[in-house]
Amino acid sequence: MSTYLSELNDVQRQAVEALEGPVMVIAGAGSGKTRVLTYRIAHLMNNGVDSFNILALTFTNKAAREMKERIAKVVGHSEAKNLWMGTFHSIFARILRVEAPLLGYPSNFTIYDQQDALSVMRKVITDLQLDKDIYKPKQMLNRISQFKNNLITVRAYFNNPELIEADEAAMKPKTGEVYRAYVERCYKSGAMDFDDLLLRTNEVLTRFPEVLAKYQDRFRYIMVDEYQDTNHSQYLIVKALASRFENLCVVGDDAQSIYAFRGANIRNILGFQKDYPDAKSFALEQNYRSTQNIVNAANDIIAKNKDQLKKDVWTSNDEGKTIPVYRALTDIDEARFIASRIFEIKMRDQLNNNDFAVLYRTNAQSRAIEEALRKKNIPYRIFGGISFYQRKEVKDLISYLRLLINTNDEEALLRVINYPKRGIGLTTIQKLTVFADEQKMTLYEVLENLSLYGPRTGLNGGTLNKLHNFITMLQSFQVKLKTHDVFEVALEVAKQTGLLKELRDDDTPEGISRLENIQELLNSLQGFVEEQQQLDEGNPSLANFLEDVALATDMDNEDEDADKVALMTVHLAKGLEFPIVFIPGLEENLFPSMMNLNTRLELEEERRLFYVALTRAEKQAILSYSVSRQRWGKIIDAEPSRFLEEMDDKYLDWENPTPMLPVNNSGLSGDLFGDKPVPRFKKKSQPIKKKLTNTTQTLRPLKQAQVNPGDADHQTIEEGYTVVHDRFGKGKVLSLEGEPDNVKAKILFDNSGEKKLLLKFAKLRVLSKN
DNA sequence: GAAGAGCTATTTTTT
DNA sequence: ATAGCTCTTC
Repeated sequence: MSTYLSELNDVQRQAVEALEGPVMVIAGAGSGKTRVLTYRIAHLMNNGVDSFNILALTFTNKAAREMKERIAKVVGHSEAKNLWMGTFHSIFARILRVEAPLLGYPSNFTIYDQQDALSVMRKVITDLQLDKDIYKPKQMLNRISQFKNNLITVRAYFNNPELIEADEAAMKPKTGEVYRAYVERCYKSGAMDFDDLLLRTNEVLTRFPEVLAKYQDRFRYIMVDEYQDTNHSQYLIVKALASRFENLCVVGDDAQSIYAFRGANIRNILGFQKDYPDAKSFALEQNYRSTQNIVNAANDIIAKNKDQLKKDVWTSNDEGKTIPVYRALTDIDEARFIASRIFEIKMRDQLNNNDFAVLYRTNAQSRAIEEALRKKNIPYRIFGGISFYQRKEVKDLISYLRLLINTNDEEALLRVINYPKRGIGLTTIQKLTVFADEQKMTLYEVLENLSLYGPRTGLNGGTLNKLHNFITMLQSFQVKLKTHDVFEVALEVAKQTGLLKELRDDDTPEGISRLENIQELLNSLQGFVEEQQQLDEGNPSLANFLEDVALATDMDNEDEDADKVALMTVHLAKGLEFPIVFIPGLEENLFPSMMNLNTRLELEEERRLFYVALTRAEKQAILSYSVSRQRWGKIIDAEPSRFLEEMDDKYLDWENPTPMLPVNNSGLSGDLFGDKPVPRFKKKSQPIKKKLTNTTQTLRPLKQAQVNPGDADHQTIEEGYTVVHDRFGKGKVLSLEGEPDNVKAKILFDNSGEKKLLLKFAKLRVLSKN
């Protein structure tokens, strides 16, 4: 019957067809895991299961989006529309919008990202008059994250002598107070951090059986991707929701568990059979992605780990090339090697830039590589690092918007109350805060009733006036929000607050880029409004947009088809694949990381991380290490990574260092693991260094060029063109209509059906003209 | 209250 | 090395 089943191998098909009861799919790297998941969901629907009753939890938004698209291809997009598919965080944020009031949160609660959380924590520690060198905000945040992920509430903490003792032993006896103050502060602001989204979901489900019953009844079929990277909190949610029908299918690979540092518990997957004794279990072991050399080398690596499920990954693909291992003399040399090699392979094999990825252990490694790529004019795209929505200027504007939705959002308020500068300084804020605390009110409540409370705050008339102006302005935005769409309001905010002017006045390259980012944000708001209107998903609400923003990662803003070399950390590369993958920095203390050498468990996670990196490669993996590297502003010596020695030499091709000099191409011999300096190279390398520093550019190209409303190249779209839209994908232009300045295009998208889009805002790319 | 100078932590990974 | 933070000065 269904053609998709014929696209599966035996085990895959069995896993797809096991629709009822608990199922575990252990999916080796490149074994078609996503295919199984998508077809399984499609199969459910083809067997009469209402998409309304299916919940699919993924690790990233991107994975959810891609999977949804693929499912739509099988069952049609109108069918796929009702599927609940997304990350734990986004799905349960949506549920909490409805249920959080049961816990005393407003339904328009703000989601605090890492930055917000850190800022709250800093304030907490200052408030409690603790030494921030002992109570390091980041560390405290991590500790609290651990508590939350293990469902240890503040009260539970104080009832747990073991935890208290542990914190006392760590010389942080006030940890409980910090925890309490942090939670209270968030609560008062009507805000949840990432961990809260899971913790509060658990709380609602436990405390309100009728709510649990509602969602149990709704989500009759539950699927969890990347199960090896779920934490305890997520585990409990899944368990609770699935306990009625037990139609739970988890998919994952214990060998690719790489998020222990943020609470992922590999025992969730290792113990699935214990939780569900009659679970069916399938192991996908055939790798369709990589060459034999890569698969075998990766198997060598992972075999060194003790904690794992038995699995025998194999491939019938070509043997492939051996894996080059390049020994660089410096990190700059390594970067230059990567750039040159990309250039060579690209020419030789006629590949595109986006066939290449460079996967590194730490973000800091990207710098040298970027520089080398720029020098060779190879376009690249950096993933991760600071995401678009975390940039200062973007976050400033967003904070204004957040404040309109949730006036108690203190982080947002404090961020914008004096930005752009309007003469409301620290002293003023302190006086206000003190008064608000005394009155058990939020800052905003005091500001709202300034004429009443003003005289009692001890602030002078001039300052009160400034505050009054500020609050009046905010209120005018709120009024406007009732009658205008969020794009118009945001534009008004940007103008009225002086934020736009502030950025316009700054004509440094950084300032220009900031202005561009604001424009980009406004564009995406406009796009959001358009899209929501077209999708008929009720009134486009600012709250929805802000939620997307809070949970968005850098991966989500990707222009998929851009022909650029991908640069990212290994963590971010999970689930992706590339024909050619570079893994630089294979040195002790870097990969494996210095921080993870203490226990076997930590080292095993590093090893899995390397396993993940290696198995991203389809045709070729290219490894490198350097004998010296700039770190902490100093040059330090480095030893090759132990992981290099864990692979059988027969899979590897140790390359001697060849200086990438334009003139001198003489190969230099050096011991593979020796670290003798090569004097000849050092001399020659001098002029290069000079050149490199001269070409240093501070600006990294940010996303696509921003789209200005009214941009000329939008006019070039005509009837019959095949175009690509950021979200809707590929489609054909059926007709054009409207004023020259407001042309709307009727487009039939392959996966999303027919849409009418305003050309000036829909970022369309012409794919072909017929 | 704002601007500039100096200091210091940061480099492990992130929904 | 660098950005962000804190302190000092006007």
